[in-house]
Amino acid sequence: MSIDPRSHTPVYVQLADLLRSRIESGELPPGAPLESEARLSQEYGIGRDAVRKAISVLRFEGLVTSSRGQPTQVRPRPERRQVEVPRGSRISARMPNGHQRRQMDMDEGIPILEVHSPDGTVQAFPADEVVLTCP
Amino acid sequence: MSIDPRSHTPVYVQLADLLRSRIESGELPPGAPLESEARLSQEYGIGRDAVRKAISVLRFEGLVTSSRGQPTQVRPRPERRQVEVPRGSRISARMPNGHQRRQMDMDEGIPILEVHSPDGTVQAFPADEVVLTCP
DNA sequence: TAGCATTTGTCCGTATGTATA
DNA sequence: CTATACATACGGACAAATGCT
Repeated sequence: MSIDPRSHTPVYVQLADLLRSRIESGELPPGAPLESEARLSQEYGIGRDAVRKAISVLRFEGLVTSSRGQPTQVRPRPERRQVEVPRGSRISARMPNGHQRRQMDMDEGIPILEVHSPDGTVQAFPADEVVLTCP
Repeated sequence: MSIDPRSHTPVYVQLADLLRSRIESGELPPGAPLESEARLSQEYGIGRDAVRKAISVLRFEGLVTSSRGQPTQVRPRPERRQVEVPRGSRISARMPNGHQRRQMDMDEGIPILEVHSPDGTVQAFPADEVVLTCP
């Protein structure tokens, strides 16, 4: 498996596809560290910019997390608890903005599930923590 | 409203916050073009990289769309149609991966709403096009 | 405790490609 | 054809957080 710099599909997309398939196949299980950016850059003969962009793509898909001083790792998936919504609820999803995301201490790439109850109350859940059930 | 390069909050976050507030306040309505990257770079005395990163943040929040040759614009919000889900459905949300997103021709920053019906069928909707209703 | 190496984050500069008007 | 605008890709430099010695 390699990367073709002359392809019409951008280098960073090729690398993102490559890493994603490794994650989804289970070769890189949840919690496993990715190779460092410098290592990937060297290994595939591409710039660090392309590597960072590829990893950024995966972050915004919710597949990996990265923070300073630590290797980027495959995102552990939390257990999803079931939440029963009232009859007549309206349910929507959207991405949180920066403020909301930092306030709720959420990773990038995780949507918010919003439940509007008939009584007017609104509840918001990080989408990776819940499954809504319709009674 | 200005940007402080010596602040501990990154320049691109400051610019993203600034532009986001202009969008959410309605000063930049849906469909309106943002200033060009070069213009923003010059106007706030920051690098083009920081400008691009700020705009990328807003793209992944679903607030703007950008494509080659055209100014980045505030994302027009489509009408949300109501979809009634069967009783006993389980509802979850997640970000699409690159393949799915391109196949469904979705913008970046738009989650997918998944409805698992009791009969085993699964339906997926771009989250900005629908509101689910629980009967 | 202090120091060091590693890793990711931020920022800038330059160049080239590609779509649009 | 030209000018504008965004996309991709490379390079370098320094900052900040982490873990280990």
